[in-house]
Amino acid sequence: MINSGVLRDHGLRVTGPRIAVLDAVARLPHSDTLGLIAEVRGSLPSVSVQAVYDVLRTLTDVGLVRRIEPAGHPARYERRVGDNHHHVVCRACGVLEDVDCALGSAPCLEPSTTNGFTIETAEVTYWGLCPTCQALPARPADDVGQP
Amino acid sequence: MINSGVLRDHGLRVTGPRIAVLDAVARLPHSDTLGLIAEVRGSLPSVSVQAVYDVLRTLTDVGLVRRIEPAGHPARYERRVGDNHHHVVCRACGVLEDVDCALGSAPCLEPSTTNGFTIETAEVTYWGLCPTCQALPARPADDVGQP
DNA sequence: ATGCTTTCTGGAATCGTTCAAGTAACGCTC
DNA sequence: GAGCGTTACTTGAACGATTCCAGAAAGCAT
Repeated sequence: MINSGVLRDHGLRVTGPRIAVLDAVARLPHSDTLGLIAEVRGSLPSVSVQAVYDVLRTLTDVGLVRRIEPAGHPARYERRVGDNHHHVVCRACGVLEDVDCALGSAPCLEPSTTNGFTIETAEVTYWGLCPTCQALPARPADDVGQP
Repeated sequence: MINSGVLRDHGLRVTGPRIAVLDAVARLPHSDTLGLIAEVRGSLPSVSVQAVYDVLRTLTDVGLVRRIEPAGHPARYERRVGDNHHHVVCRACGVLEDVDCALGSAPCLEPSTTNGFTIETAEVTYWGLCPTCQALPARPADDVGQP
């Protein structure tokens, strides 16, 4: 398994669920926990829901995956970590895609006032309409997420 | 009531709960729904939880208040709308403050690739430590929100 | 192999929020 | 300024995503 070493390098025990989840996140970027559970069960049919939640938390904690939590949507995960990229979320259907940073390297933004805060990360989320939803007639009632 | 006109101007009926909630959001910026319920009940002891949720949704929909949903935290509200400002969130205690836009006016950021998306808003959230939590000894177990 | 520790399973519980049905009240018209 | 239709509120239950808990299973250092 190509991921065993990665897990060990981060001080984690190598277990079936961890390898499978890490693999699933790599294969299905930006999918939510339920989607990942389905994917993981393709190779490991007996994993419990809680195992996947737990593994995702652990992997996020050690920095092996990145958690994305767009307002009004369940958390999504991706393997692209360490670089400085952001996300676009479709206001209508919730689809999410990567957007490379508009301005140099991480952290790409310096706030004009920090109010005494120590800034560690700047998270940028763009909201708009994906190509598919632009083509669709407006259906206000079906809007989802951030207004 | 100073807010009656504002409500009517946005095509909303003027009701006690609406005036009280709008007032509470102005008085207590960045507080969550539960905090606002408590505040509203100061002047209107009998409002129901759901009334406040409903009013907040309505006010957000018409653009009278802005909803902020930092990852891992309940939604917060503020009356500052229309201008282009962002937020800093304390990773340790969850405190949230305004940050004026680092770069010009709204939308302050143009992503380098839009992947065919129509971008409507750019939302920037800074994560770090507030002055108080910087002074405190590190307590990893109590960390909250985005890692 | 042995044993200690971490992680998994299964089930229940939690939080913030929304839904549903009935009652109340806003505000337009007469 | 009373009546009426529509919209908002109340009460109570339900929901989805996630976490907590206790016990069983499995990793890995010895």
